[in-house]
Amino acid sequence: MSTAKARVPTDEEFRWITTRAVAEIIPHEEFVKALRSGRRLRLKMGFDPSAPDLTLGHTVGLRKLRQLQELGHTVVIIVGDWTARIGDPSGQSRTRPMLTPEEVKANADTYLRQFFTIVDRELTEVRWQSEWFDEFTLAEVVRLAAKFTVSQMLQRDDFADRFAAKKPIGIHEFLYPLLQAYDSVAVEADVEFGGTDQKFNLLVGRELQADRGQPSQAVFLVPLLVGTDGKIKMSKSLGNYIAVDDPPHDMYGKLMSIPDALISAYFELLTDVPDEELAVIRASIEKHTTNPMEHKLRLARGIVEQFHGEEAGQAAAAEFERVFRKRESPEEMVDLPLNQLPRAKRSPSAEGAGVQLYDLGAALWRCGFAPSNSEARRLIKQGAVEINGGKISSNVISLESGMVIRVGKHRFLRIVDADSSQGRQRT
RNA sequence: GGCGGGGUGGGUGAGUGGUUAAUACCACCGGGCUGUAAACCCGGCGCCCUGACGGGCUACGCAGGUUCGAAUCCUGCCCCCGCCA
Repeated sequence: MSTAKARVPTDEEFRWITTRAVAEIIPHEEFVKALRSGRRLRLKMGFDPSAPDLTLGHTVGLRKLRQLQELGHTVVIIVGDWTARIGDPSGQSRTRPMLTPEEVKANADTYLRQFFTIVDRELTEVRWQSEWFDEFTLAEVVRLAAKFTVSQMLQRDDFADRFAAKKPIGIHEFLYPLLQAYDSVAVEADVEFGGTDQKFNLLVGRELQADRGQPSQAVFLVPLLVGTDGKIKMSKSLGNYIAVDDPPHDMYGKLMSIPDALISAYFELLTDVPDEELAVIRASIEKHTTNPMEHKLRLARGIVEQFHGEEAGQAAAAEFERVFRKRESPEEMVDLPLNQLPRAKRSPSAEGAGVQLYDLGAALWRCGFAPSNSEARRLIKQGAVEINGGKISSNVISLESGMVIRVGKHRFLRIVDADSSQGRQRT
């Protein structure tokens, strides 16, 4: 790897790489020098296989990796199968259930599949922590732990906060940054990538490498993407995320629902819209010269195209227009075969003979539109359900093929004939 | 090892024998208004049965007990936090 060459970026590329969607590069000078040297760099990033799904938040860093790969640098992705057992001590994460090796493997596969939709597989090494940690002896763990002090660990915001708040901190949690740091030693990383919340962990890697006689990696921090709620970091567990795997219309819809304040950040972090244009967008939002929605339409379409192709982007845009701006029914919806619907227990005597009544609440529950029967009935009671455009108030109702049922603002079902459908279920 | 404090619904946190499926706030879900934005207004927010009225079941760390009745009292256990050693 010492002889392999990478292309030295042009000034324009250089500026793009080191300023666009970058929070901090430590130390900046060393990174610059390394890029200019033409040496092929080893770009490290780790992930935790307990949470396999990638969100758009993760792609900020991945896009950066991709840019560097285009110059010929190598990405080293670490499957954190050991750190996953500890659980990243960030946030309020509780002790996680230990995953079986099979689960870890499956999660890693899922993750990598999504990872390689952005990162070039040809220029990537996939490494597992177990390659080196399975061999670790207690002596080595002790030696590793002895390099750091409790007060060093308490510099980390999360630990400091919990300590101050008298919340428990497990001793093993201190091991998390240490193991992650050791990964850098094991793969001889030149640069490690992460969100700004990873700063502490990545810096520990520098120290440990130095201790082991290696050149310290540069630390490349990208900004955290704020989630669709407009408040905090996008994360799966907070439910404010857009997944890389979201189908086009979901992705589009979620992007349309972000608060205005996030628009320019999303353009910056998730698209290649040039900086000059970005400035124009930002200004027009601040000065209210354009309806921010116009920018969102472009953003949503652009991002959907990135992940699903131009055609899907166009289709999602058209679908959005149709369903939400014109309030029509979507092209595609979940089909519900009539003969599989739960029938109402008994027909109220008022209804004439021959009319079959169905239990709509139970139907919504069974096809996943509500987490429980009670919840489904609640939705109906609250007027969240309409059939062919008219609100309904009772969950005992007669249904026939062709009816379109809308639940809430954007979930649709269509009743179909018994034989004309396979009964597609919602996920 | 000693002393003290504490474990309540997704989160924070009230509640110290019945009026408590459990105050309040946040989060969340619907509705209204909109640009599927924000803000704001209204409603909801354990599960099951019921078209509805209503009914049933389960729940306040775990397990027992006292009582007509317990999140609230007693016993044992588990866990967390702090101070001292």
